[in-house]
Amino acid sequence: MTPVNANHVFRALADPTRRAIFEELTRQGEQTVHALTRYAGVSQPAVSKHLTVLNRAKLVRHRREGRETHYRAQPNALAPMVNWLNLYGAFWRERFDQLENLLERMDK
Amino acid sequence: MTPVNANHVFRALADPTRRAIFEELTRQGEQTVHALTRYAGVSQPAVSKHLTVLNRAKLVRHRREGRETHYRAQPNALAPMVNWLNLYGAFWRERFDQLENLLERMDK
DNA sequence: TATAACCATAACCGTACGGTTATGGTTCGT
DNA sequence: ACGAACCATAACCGTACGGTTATGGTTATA
Repeated sequence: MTPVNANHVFRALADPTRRAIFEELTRQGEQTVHALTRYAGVSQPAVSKHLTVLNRAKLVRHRREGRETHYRAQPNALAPMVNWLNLYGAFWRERFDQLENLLERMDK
Repeated sequence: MTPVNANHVFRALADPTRRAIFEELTRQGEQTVHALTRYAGVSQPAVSKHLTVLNRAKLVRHRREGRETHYRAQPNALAPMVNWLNLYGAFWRERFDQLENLLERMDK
């Protein structure tokens, strides 16, 4: 059975813009809404609403500092999705994939 | 950058009914539309449409046999999602999770 | 052969979603 | 102190989505 919380995570990451924001936060670290707006290519209110959705899924945390709000990714909130994948078919496959990736990296 | 194909997978699994169908197919194996309809708790056309979406994402395959269509899960289609998780934050964490699960199972 | 079962598609409906502009509240810079 | 910058919320809009009933085509059954 899918955990209740997993629903928010799946829904939040279904939108490509939200995934892009999350990816950007993961790669570049903490970002202000303004910086994310320039990156996302949509309006600032749109970004704010996306961040609200990501926040509901606990995928981001925010820290207010003066007039700007800094957001950072919270990767451990992906756990429900990972657990779901472990249950439904991707358990061993992803282990092999990781091993492949790891070996490929160590090769270079 | 997220692969083009990943979009379909994320969108398809965003809906809880579709996840439930996929879970059912993974657990119980091949199922007819009729059986899935009884399980899903929605109308038969709704199930057919869900199966179409899952099919677009390559998450299921179908085999027609007489008047009934048998669907089965295609777990390797989860790969784009798994790869995305590997890239964005869940790489090491899931390794630990798997190890935990594995150890827990071996314990019993 | 007539009828029922199985499934997909069409047509339709309400609502949720992603986007926009407008606005207001804080906070920084001048 | 005043104007600008930053952000969130409100109000609104078009469309995509998940659901339904209706229907038709194919296949099994009586």
